This record gives sequence, C-alpha cells and structure tokens, in this order.
Amino acid sequence: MDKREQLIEIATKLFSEKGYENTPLSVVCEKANVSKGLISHHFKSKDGLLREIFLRTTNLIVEINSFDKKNKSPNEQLVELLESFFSQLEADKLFFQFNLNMIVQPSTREILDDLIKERSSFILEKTKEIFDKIDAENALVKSHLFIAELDGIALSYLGIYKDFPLKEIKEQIMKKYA
Amino acid sequence: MDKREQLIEIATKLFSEKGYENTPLSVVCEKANVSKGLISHHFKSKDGLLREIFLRTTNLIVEINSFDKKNKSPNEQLVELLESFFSQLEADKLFFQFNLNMIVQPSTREILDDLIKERSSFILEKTKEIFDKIDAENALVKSHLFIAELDGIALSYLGIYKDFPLKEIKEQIMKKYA
Amino acid sequence: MDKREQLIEIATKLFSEKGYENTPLSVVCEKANVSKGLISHHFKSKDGLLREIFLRTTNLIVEINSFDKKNKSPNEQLVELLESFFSQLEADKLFFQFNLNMIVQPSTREILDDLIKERSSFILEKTKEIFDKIDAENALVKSHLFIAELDGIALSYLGIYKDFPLKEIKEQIMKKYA
Amino acid sequence: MDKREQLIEIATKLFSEKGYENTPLSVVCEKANVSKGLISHHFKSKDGLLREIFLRTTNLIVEINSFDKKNKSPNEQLVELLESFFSQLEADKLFFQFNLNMIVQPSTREILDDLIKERSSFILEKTKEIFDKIDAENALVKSHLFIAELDGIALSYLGIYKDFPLKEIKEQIMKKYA
DNA sequence: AATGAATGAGTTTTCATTCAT
DNA sequence: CATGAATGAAAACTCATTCAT
Repeated sequence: MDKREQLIEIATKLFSEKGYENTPLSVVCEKANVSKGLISHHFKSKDGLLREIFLRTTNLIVEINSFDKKNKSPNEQLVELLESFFSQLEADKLFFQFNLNMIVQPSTREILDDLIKERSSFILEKTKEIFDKIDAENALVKSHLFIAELDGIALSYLGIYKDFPLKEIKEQIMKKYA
Repeated sequence: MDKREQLIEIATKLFSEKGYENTPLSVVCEKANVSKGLISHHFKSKDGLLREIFLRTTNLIVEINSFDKKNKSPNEQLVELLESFFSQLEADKLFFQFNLNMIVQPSTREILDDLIKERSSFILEKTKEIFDKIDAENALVKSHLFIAELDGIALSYLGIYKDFPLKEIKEQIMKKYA
Repeated sequence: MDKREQLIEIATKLFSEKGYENTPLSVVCEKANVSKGLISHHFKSKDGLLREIFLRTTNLIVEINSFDKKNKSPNEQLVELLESFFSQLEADKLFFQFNLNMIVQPSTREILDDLIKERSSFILEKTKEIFDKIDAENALVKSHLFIAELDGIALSYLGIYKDFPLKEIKEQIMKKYA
Repeated sequence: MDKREQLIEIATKLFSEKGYENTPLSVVCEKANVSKGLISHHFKSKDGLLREIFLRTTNLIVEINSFDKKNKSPNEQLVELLESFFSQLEADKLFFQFNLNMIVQPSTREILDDLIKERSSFILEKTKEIFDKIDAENALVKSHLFIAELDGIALSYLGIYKDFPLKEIKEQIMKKYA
C-alpha cells in the first residue's frame, strides 16, 4: 500500500484516540511501518500532517452535506441531515472525537485556525440555507442553535455520559424538526 | 501570600489558556514566583496539580447549583440556572474553556476520569431533580438534552464561531424553558 | 520510642535492602514517622547518617570477635568464629548485604573510607592473632585467605546463587580449619 | 568512529569507576562526544545501556572459559583457569569492579537479574565440568567453594585491603589446586 | 521515495538540604 | 527537639527535526 496513505490512516486513528500532543511521531511511524524521515518528506512537519488530516475530514463533511436537495422540503432536508448525523455518531465515534479535540485544544486550534474557520462557515452556511426556507427572519439564530445542539449531543455522548440515551434523544430531536 | 494558592491560581489560568499538555511546569513556576520543587512537594506531580484544580472547579459548580429552591417553581429554577449559566459564560470564558478541554482531551480525561464522572453525575442528578417536577416520565432524556444544549452553546461560543449571537440564543432558550 | 533510634533502625533496613543511593531520605522519614528536618538535626546530612550506621555495624563485629579466647586452642577459636559467621549469615542476610554494598559501591566507599579501613584492619588483626599461633610464618597470607574465603561465601550466598549449598560448604570449611 | 561503540566503551569505564547510579548520562555523553538523545535512540534507556554492557562482559567471560580442554587433565585446566583469573585481576581491575558492583548493588541487581542468573549458571556449570572429573561426588560443592574463593579474593583485593598480598595468595591457591 | 542515525532543546521529576517557627 | 514549607540543582527521558545515504 502507499506509505503516504498508510501514514495518514494510522495518524488519524492515533490523533483521535490519544490526542495530537500525546501522539509521538515515533509511534505513528512504528505502527505504520515507516521511517521517521518520511513524515518530513511528505508533510514537512507534524503540523503539516495534522493539517492534511483535518482537510480530509472536512472533505468528508462536505460530502455528507452535498446530498440532493432539489425535491425535498426544508424539514425533510433537516431530517435527512439528522439521520446521517446520528448514524455516523454511532458508527464512527473517533471521527467526532478527533474533531472535538482539534477545536477545543488551544494548541491544535492555533495550528488549524484557518481550516476550522473555513469548515465552520461552510457548515453554518449550509444549515442556514435550509432554515432560510423555514423561518427567514430567525434563520441565523436557529442555525446556530441547531448546530450547537448537535455538537452538545456529540459531546455528551462521546465524552461525558457513559449511559447517554442516544436513541431517545434522537427521537426527541427528530420530533422537533420534522 | 500562600505559595500553594498562588500556584493553583496561575496554573488554572495557564492550563485554561494553553491547555494542560502545552503548559510546562517551568512556566507555571516562573509566573508564580515559586521553585519547581514546590509542585512536587504540594501536589506530588503535574497530574496531582491538575486534579486539585479540577476538584476546585467542581466545587464551584456545586456551589452554583446550591441556590435556594424552596419557594420556586421548577421553571423558575430552570430560568435561574440558565441565567447563571449565561452570565458566567460571558464573564469567565476561561472557566468553560478549561472544563471543555479537560473532558475532550484524551490525556486529561484519563487523569481526571473519576472526578469527571463524579461531577457529571452530580450535574445530571441536579438537573433531573428539576425536570422530575415538570415531566417525570421523560425527565432523564430531557435533562440530558438540556445539558447537551448548554454544552453545545458553550462549545460554539468559545471555540467555533467568532460571531456567535449569544444574546439571541439566550432569548430563544429562555423562551423555551420559561 | 526515641526518634533518633527509630531513624537509624529504619535507615539501616532500607539502605541494606535498596542500597544507599536508591533510598531517598523522604522514604526513610516517612517510614520512621519523622520529619525531614530531623535528619539534618541529628546527623547533619545523609552521609552523616550512613557513617553512624556503619559505625554501629562495626561495633557489632567487634563484639562478635570479642569472645573469650583464653582457654581455647587456635583451632577451637577458628571453629567458634566460623560458627558465629555461618549462623549470622543465615540469620541476618541484610547485615551482610549492607556491608558488601557499602564496600563495593564506589560512592559509599568514598564516604566511609576511613571507617572501612579501620574495620578491615581490626578484622585482619584479630584473625592474624589466631593464625599466628598456628603457622606464624604464613599467618598474614593465611588470614587474608581465610577472610577472602568467608567474604566470597557470603557473596555467593547472598548475591549470586539462589541454590547455594550453605550447609555443605560450612561442613567443608569446618573440616578444613578444625 | 561508530558512536554507538564509543558510547558503550565510555559508559563501561565510567560505570565501573563511579558506579551505575553515580554516573549521569550527561557525563557519559559529554565524554563520548555524543548527544543525549543517542542513548535513547540506541538503547532505549539507561537501563538498556547497562544491560548491553553487562551482556558484553558476559561474552568476554564465556570466551575466557572457552579455551581448548581436550588434551588437558582437569587439574591442568584448573591451573589454566586460575592463571587467567589472576592475570586479568591484575590487568583489568575495572572489569572485576564493575561485575562486583552490578551484582551487589540492589538496584543494578534488579535490572540485570536475568542476565546475572544466566551468567552465574554458566560459570558454575563450566567449573563443575572440571570438578566432575576430579571428584564427581562433591563436584557441586567444590565448584561453589572454588568460585566463592576467587570472588572473595577479588573482593579483598579490589575493595578492602590495600596491601593485599596477591602474589602469595596466588601461590597458595595454585598449590592447592595443582 | 525512503531510511535511520544523530541532534538538542525541552519536560517532568527527584531529592538533599535549608530555615523559619 | 521537631516540623514541614521551600529551594534549586541535577537527573532521565521525550521527541520533532535534520541530514547523509
């Protein structure tokens, strides 16, 4: 397999699980069966590797948001969004773990500042597009609240409450936006 | 002045601003005008210092939740809770920054695991006490949703959206729970 | 109990078990239920404590060698010496452990240099007094060999061979000198 | 020159002279003209370096014991062994110093436990092979006594008695086993 | 593209000692 | 006699990065 790809895959996993600061490149290289020099060769530095990874997860988010909206009502679109959010939250905890880490941790925040802004703007914009059709006047605030709600759910589910009742929460949220 | 207290104060500030991993003890000691050995003397290790700090913030949270509930309706209690949440969110960003960091970052999470669990249980319990009076059947889910919502707002406000419309969000939330 | 005495007792045990360099005073103080300042008060320094302890073990050795020789033949004296050597070797391993450590380890050797020389001279002298009566001409060499033999046995028994056949060795040695 | 080799050479010398605990890696690196990180790179840790060194001295001992025995009587073999023991004891005090240190000092003992056991078993076995031909019944005890005697002589010569009469002792021992 | 030896700054921790009370 | 807060030097270890091959 492509060593560059291997490196990215392993690093993504480790950064998500252990955090960026707590994952030495030596460990990444070892697990990826790759020499240390290769990282600086491909990504210039550890920060470079992180930025590459973050960009990829952004692309994934863009893809998720790019479903076909043409024949759907705004509420149907919200439901679809929620469906994919909850199913991915259950399927790929690490993905959310990683993104929360990167945003909350001051050091990574700094490294990724421009990329984080770009991504959040995109998400806000896409959400607002939907709410504009429902309640144009309060679309911005409602979008923010919508996003905050989902982030909060992810946070509680991943980080805080072991017995978080995800199913029931999903039902409640669905009822609210359907 | 008490050097122990000085140490805790400075460390709290720095851990919040820069993150735990990114704050060397050398900097903490320098700013606190204290020798390196004193940390080991009082807190055994950097982890020990962190745990002490986390415990103190927990105590603060407990205090905040210990207002007098006797003559108030559950909805009045929620409003009071929200008032103190929003006013503190504006007044002391670092406090929320710190707590989010500690919970989301895998390394600190591990160090504080027991304390985090204890604290979250307390918060859930206190919230549920209120919702039990409003809607006993769904009290647990509603409590979780309530907490997640607030956490999500803090996350968006602190970490993601520079132009987060906190005032409007507060109004919306207040309307919902009043 | 006298705290000074307590301190010496605990320190002797720990220095024997863990070695001098590897025994922090903090541990000694903790186990002896005594404050740190007390060591500097009584013994001036860690080295001072060590010297005090070494002196005490020397006194013990002097006592052992001070049995009544008047009515005994030199060979009877040797047998008596060997008896007490072997019985103490079995009874108090730590005692030998400690003394070997102190002599072999360069750092402690330096601290105790004068005391070690004094003690070894005493032992050599006492041994030679006996051998002088057996074989005056070779007394010095035979004394050295006698001492070396016993030290070697202690070394093998304590440090090297788990299954050292102490009983059979003792028989052989006894036969040789009786 | 190979920096790894340089490191081992200098470290061996310093550990022998000053003891393991009393030799900071900073000094080793300085004298070997090598950066601190290189130790971690090659040996993982200070303990790792020590184990490597101990292994090498074991190999040396194995070599010494691997002389050609075919045409020699057991007593001739003992004499040869003694010759090489005494000549090395005079020529390379540090070699014996090092080995005694490592075995007697509790901390190094622990680090090297398996290697020490392996080596002592080898020595005992090789010695016993010779004594088996002389006195099969008491070969084990006699081997132990032989080894203990030599160890004791090394101990006295190196560590205790400045005026140790090595020549005369050697004569005595030679006479006994020839 | 890939390796891995080598660096060196930086980090936490250890610990004997001092000193005011 | 006794305490324990405070110091500061020294230690081992970590780890991203560089560079010759």
